[in-house]
Amino acid sequence: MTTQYWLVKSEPDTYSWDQFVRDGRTDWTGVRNNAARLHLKAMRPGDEVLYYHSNEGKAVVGVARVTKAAFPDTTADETGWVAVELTPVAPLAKPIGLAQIKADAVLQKMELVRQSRLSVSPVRPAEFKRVLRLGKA
DNA sequence: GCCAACGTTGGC
DNA sequence: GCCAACGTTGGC
Repeated sequence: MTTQYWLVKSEPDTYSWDQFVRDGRTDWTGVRNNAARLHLKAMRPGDEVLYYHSNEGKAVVGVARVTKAAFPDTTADETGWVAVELTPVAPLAKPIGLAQIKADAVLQKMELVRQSRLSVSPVRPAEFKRVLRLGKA
């Protein structure tokens, strides 16, 4: 299967990219939205994930990889919610801010912009490549 | 099954 | 702090 691309959001006050790097890997738990759950379930090991800081930061700050497909989220009160395992790959040399995304002809179509409240969203290959290119030093 | 009320997220 | 967008809940 070809690599799919995603974006996950986290408030840096809650779980920052730096903490993620220190941990070396993390279980992406706590998703309690059905659309986001469907995206988690569609993730496959090897898929690449943009890591976005919401609220404070409002920028894509790094790239991660899916290292374990969806499994039950044990932090949930009800059954049926899932988590995936993510592992950090590399930070962006230059974080890509939301304002820059909205000003870019390619990136302004991202689900991140279209559905701003969704915490896990798909990313098109062209969008992923453009973020990487703009994020290079 | 509709819709008003309410809660949450997240940008500004 | 405000508000728009969206999801969920519950009365009818």
